[in-house]
Amino acid sequence: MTHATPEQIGQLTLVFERFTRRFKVAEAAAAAANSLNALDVQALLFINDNPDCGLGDVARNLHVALTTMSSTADRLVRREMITRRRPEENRRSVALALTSKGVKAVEGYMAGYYDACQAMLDPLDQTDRAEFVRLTQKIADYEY
Amino acid sequence: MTHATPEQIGQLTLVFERFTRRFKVAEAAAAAANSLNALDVQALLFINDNPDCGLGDVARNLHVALTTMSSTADRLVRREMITRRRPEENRRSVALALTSKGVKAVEGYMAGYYDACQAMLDPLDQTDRAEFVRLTQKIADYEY
DNA sequence: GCGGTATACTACGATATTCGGATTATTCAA
DNA sequence: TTGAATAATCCGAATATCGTAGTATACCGC
Repeated sequence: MTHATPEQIGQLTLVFERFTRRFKVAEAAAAAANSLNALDVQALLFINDNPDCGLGDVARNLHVALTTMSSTADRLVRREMITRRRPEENRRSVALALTSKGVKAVEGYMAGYYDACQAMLDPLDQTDRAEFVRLTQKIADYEY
Repeated sequence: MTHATPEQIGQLTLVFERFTRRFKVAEAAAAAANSLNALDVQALLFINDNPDCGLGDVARNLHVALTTMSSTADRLVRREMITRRRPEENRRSVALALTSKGVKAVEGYMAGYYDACQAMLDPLDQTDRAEFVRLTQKIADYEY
């Protein structure tokens, strides 16, 4: 199949640059509410998606040094948002998991996303909403 | 007009959480290429959208302390990506603008966004692409 | 026009974060 | 069993963020 026209892509780029900015605000608000920094939030989200992952997994995925992630984990453990477990099957590694407090933080974070998405759908009529959701699903499905 | 259904919003939330993660990677890559941190990049983008804005404008928009933005501006000036001008009409303030080097950095950053957007449009057929772009435009138009 | 207040930013010091290099502990493989 | 590879931690240096205090300029009521 042929690519989209440069004009289409350009238009989308401008719009999405705005969209992501809006999402960043939601992110910053949720982070501030828990007095977490941006990296901590990203780590929480990753651990939520990948329970019992190791520090290296998170560090590679978020493109930060392993030592940085170790510090981040220290912080999150201190704030009782995650647990560090030494699994019997590989005692070098750690298995990170969210505590109930961590789950709550992630929920608050997703709630901000939810609000931002609601605001996006508001200006559309019923037909366009269904269409927009359908298209985003189609894109998302394709990528995984 | 009535709101979208919770199910619609929920679906969109999940998808956009993925989308923004993809955009964050593009952002991080561009930032690393110029050895800038996340805040510096955000500031550059804001100044690009709002030429001759003041430090306070940027700080409020990005939700950081004014002093932090002052430091960021120091960095960006030192790297010759922006200029700090004292406008005659209000000599307390500063007017920030991108240098050609700053423009280039923003372009590199937007190029990452462009690629991400192209990847989003790829899985759609011609009709759906036009429709998707139309809907995102509609949402964006509504908000400003 | 004048004094007081508000605005816009900068200087500086305290605290926190990120990272690289060295180190420890565990697993794997020859 | 020894050596190499893996996973994480400890420590120190460089940097970033922020709050408080300070400086300069603009505005406003009189």
